[in-house]
Amino acid sequence: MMLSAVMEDYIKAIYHLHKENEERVRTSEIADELDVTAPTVTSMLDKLEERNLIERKKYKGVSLTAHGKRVALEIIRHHRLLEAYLTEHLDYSWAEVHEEADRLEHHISDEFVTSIAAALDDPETDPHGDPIPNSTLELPDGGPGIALSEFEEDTIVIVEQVSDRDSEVLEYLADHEITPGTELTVREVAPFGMITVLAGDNDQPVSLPQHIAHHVRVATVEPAQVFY
Amino acid sequence: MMLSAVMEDYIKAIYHLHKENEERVRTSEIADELDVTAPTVTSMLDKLEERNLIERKKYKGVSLTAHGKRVALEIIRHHRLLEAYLTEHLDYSWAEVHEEADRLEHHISDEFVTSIAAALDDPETDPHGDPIPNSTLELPDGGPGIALSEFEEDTIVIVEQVSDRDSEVLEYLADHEITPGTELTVREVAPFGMITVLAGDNDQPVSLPQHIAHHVRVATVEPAQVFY
DNA sequence: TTTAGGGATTAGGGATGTCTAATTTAAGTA
DNA sequence: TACTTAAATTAGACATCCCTAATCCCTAAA
Repeated sequence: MMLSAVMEDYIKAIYHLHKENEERVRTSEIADELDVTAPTVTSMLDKLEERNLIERKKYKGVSLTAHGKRVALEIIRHHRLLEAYLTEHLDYSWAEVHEEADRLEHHISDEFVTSIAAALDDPETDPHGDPIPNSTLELPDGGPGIALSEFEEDTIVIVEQVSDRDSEVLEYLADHEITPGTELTVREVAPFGMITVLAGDNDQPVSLPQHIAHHVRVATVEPAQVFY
Repeated sequence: MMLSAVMEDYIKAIYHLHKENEERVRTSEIADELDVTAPTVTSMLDKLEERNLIERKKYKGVSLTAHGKRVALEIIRHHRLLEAYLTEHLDYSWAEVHEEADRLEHHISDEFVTSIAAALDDPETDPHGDPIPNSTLELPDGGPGIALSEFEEDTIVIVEQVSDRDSEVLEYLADHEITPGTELTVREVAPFGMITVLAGDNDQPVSLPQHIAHHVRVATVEPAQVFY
């Protein structure tokens, strides 16, 4: 049963929103995510339900079925392998792979996926630090890291992962050398959630609006944080 | 002005048919090529004409405008670079690249094209021996080679190019080691155009139906052919 | 318990790309 | 010249995916 590229985008969006929410995903969230109107989403949900990709409670939102999850993970696997491949073999920068992967993920064959996975030596994460679901499509373990926006001043953390959902976020972070593996010191938490961190080789201060800090997933540096 | 993948397929089909025909390309030829019905083609031709991609004489067929040719060559460049890249860097066999390239050619960015061209060292031909239109999009010189189906018995020729329009042809030739650069001896020209050639390391006889031999473009081996 | 507000759905329509059936045109034949 | 026929076009319809406007449903507040 072939899915259209558009349907795949809906499945992927529902999967990502599901992980942020835990609960059922609402029509309006999907509409925002995909930049379409609510009635458009409703009619697509009808089709996804017919195909057993989602379960629905009228007026209450949707969740993916086991089948829907399998499809979502396959798409995400495509996306992240493409990002890794473009970065490592075709000189793409960390920030610009997303858009290309977003288009190509719907059009590559299983053979293509297998080939680039082999060329990459079957990697477990993509260049953003996101786990790549493996070919047997196990469910990945619960989202790694904690949002940077949740930390107090003077905490030292290491970036584990950056959400690639928004190219504005990627551009901004790449420009300031905030990538997976980078060590950050939280310098200041200002009103409205603006966070200033020290990053990069020169410990340059970088200010992150809350909506960006929310997408930087980090791990604490265990003992160190106690002493600063 | 973005073109849909479907429009691009029409432009590509018209370009290829144009080269076979010299004259105007007829509706029914396009319909056969793309496996759609004639009315479907007619209505698409209306749209291509609106966009200045083709010129039309009602009931008499179409030809590409300069703009249409530019678009066609861009698509063909994508296609052939993809074939070359998949073959050289992702272990695709010579025969199986076509289908993948046919899908991806519509979805890759200029940056992707530039990257794979660089990775290939700006090649001039693809793995089938077809010229790759360069980035400045000059018109390629008139089709190279002569169809194998036009040769007499006991001629020695070298394969220059194989049409990649039909995967049956590709499979058949790949299986018998007939690829660009292969030297062939025409052994027998039988009734109904069936041609037997000697090919490969062991000079194994291979029989080619006329519709396949038609797609093998060859050059003569100048002096040698006189003496056999 | 009733009601106001907001999110979800239904109703109806547009663009794209496809189809079958009917009609028109070009061009060769008698 | 008139006729026949094959190819091309027009007519009308369907599926997909999108929209705006109108209506419906849930829930929280009075």
